[in-house]
Amino acid sequence: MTISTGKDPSSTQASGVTLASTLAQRLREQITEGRLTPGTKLHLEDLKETFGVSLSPLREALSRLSGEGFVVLQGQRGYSVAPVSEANLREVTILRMEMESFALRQAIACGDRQWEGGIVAALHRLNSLPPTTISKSRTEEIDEWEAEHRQFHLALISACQMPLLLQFCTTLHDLSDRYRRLFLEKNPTDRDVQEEHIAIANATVTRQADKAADLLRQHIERTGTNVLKSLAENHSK
Amino acid sequence: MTISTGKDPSSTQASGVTLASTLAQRLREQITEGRLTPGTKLHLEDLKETFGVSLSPLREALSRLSGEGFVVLQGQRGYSVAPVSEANLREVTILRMEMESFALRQAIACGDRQWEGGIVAALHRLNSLPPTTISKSRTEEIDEWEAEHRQFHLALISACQMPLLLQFCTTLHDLSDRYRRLFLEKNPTDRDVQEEHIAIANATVTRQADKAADLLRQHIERTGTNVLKSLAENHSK
DNA sequence: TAATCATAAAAAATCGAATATTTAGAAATT
DNA sequence: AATTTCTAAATATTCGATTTTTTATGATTA
Repeated sequence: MTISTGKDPSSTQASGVTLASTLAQRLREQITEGRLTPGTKLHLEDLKETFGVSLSPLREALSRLSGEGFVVLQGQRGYSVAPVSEANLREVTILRMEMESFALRQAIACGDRQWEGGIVAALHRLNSLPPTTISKSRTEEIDEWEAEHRQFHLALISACQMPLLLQFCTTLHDLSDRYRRLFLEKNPTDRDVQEEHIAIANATVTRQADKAADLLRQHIERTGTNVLKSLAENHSK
Repeated sequence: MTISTGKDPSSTQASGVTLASTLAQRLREQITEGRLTPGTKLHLEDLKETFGVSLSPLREALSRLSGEGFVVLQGQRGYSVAPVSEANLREVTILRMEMESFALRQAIACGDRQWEGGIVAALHRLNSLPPTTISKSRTEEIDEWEAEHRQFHLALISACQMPLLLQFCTTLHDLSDRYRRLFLEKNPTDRDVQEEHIAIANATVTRQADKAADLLRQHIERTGTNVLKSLAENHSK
């Protein structure tokens, strides 16, 4: 017999959140963080145990990640972590340059004062992160920076009023992050990224569309080139 | 007891094809063809019966379509056919203009002779479709034209060497098709689309990147505007 | 009468088991 | 020895049933 009609608030999931959606998020993180090696086969039986869930939500989660490009589904041969390649990194970088700069132009055309505020706030949070906190682990530190960084880039284009475009850009950004974290772990700040972010934000809130779009393109391209170098080295080692 | 170790070749699915993938295709067709009304709630129990399958493959199929934008998933409230709106059509049109023309430029830069041949062949197949066949139903006729049309547009950009971009463009094209079929059923050839296709193909195979990209943009924009008109009328009726 | 709460019905999400497919290895054949 | 064929183990896919959540309905109270 089961009594509990009274729900346990602490274990109750927030509205709209399902096991599958939580799983998708967790798996996406594991992949972008590089904890799941590119190309690895994802054995459902293992994942089932690891995450303590059944097949249904697991498949649903993987199914979504497949659409986002983080995992690859092959016919009757299961799922595997999306492989990495120079060509793919090149494509992701170029597409980010094109689409994010386009989104930025749209945002500059449509954005209101609240949007401007969001950019300034996100920039502040990003650049005021404690340089090196002793209490936190290296991974936690990176995670925090990554989260703020993502937020900043999203804030820039959030006013473009194009949901599909935002979704595309977000996915591309996540894919890009993965490469950066996989191949640029040692030197995350080899150039003055802070200054670049400031310049982009300035040009944006002052509505200098051409300048802002150009700075953003360069920003994305530089990161791409850097990662590409590391990837090539890594590959030829 | 079950004897059949010997598999029935006629009922055996081709390699890599699963029930889920077949279902996704069927559902996508039903949605783009307008047989499933936009915004309709998709009751899993009903779909289960309609397609004669169980929940697992059904969910997996819907999950994929959700990533492609054909269905919408809301938390614990199930799936529904993606709604249509003026704003969404506008976005799809603009994104197609941007991304397809960009892809075309890349293809023109990378494409070889085989690619050129593919374009010419696709154009021929598209324009040599029997104008009005008596043996076929109206729907079959449209389906055939749509298929060739899709093939032609894909052939144009197929040499861009960017899988992700191709995927985006394909999805956007499908979404666009849906609007056209939903709101432009009466007059599918109100302008000289044939000529437009010929002009685009010519500029492309002669490697006139600027001209080709521009013609393609106009082509997409015209369609968008036409559908938008019908949609607005339909909405205010 | 309107609003709130409890209850029942419907539907979605998840689970555990059954089925079908692929893969790897051994035996048989060329 | 190499190739093919068969067999068994592993794995992906699918199913039917269970659990959880939402939605609709009616009763209760202010």
